[in-house]
Amino acid sequence: MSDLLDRLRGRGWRMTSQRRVVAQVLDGDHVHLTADEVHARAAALLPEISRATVYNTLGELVSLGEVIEVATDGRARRYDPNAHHPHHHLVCSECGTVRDVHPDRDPLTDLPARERFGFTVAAAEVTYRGLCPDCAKA
Amino acid sequence: MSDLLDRLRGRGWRMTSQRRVVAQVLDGDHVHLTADEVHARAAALLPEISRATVYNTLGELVSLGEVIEVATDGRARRYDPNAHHPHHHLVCSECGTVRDVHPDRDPLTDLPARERFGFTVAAAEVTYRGLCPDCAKA
DNA sequence: TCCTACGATGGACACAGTCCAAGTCAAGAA
DNA sequence: TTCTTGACTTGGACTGTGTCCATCGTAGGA
Ligand SMILES: [Mn+2]
Ligand SMILES: [Mn+2]
Ligand SMILES: [Zn+2]
Ligand SMILES: [Zn+2]
Repeated sequence: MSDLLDRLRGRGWRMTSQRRVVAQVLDGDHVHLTADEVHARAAALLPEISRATVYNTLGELVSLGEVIEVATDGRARRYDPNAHHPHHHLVCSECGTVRDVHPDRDPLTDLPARERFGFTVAAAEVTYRGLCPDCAKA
Repeated sequence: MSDLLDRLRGRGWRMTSQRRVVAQVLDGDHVHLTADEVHARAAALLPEISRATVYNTLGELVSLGEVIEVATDGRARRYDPNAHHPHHHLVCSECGTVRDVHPDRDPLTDLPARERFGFTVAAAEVTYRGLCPDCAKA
């Protein structure tokens, strides 16, 4: 995903080795990592990268819309680089695995005006919960 | 909601003043309080109640299905006593206000089998996000 | 090559939640 | 009514997650 690096350069970002490494970790569209997981993988490539920098970079990527923040449980937020393809999430209640899913309908269209209470509703996130095949066996 | 107290007694709970006060705070169906907010309101009624007891009691109420845990953001979980009426949530992105909403369709029916990846899907939670009337003005 | 503003660093801090050993008390027994 | 006992409560220590800040380093333009 040097696409991402290009877009960041285009936005005037300084290209530091730390930012390159964080972008590299998020590469591949199917990860939903916590900040500490990102830090661990980044540190494998660039040992002295700090937690603060990982948090800073993730925060910047989120506000640029390049990464989505997902709160699937009350624990650590997860960072989702699949930001350019609208989707929802299926979470295993047992092991926490997260999968991208694409429901047939946009749930926004199913919230009638009388249920909006004067809000300007901008988005809807659906979290499906259940047991993944592995956890269902056990 | 002495209904709730009755049900708890029926389940063999010891009726302590702490549990009574937590139940009283959650009374009324339209609150979505954090644990610390519950603790603050409970302490107004019973000054020496501890945080640990509030957390214990909330956890017990959740596992009995009397209260629902809601994670609307990456911050503190909220506790929702409206557990016997299935519903979803509309959250103000600005001030965090939470309202109960009832969409026209159950989002579970819109997740086709090919999008379930072998999971046994048990539930779907929708979080609608937008600006509440007050925050939209400003 | 040099300058400097932007970014990185680590450590302190804040907040949400869990755990535990010790003390207390609700409720059944007598 | 009093006694007994194990369920419950308590405060504080501890963990995990995230933020902040003063200082240092360096990317990238002049
Ligand atoms: Mn995703
Ligand atoms: Mn609710
Ligand atoms: Zn699983
Ligand atoms: Zn608002």
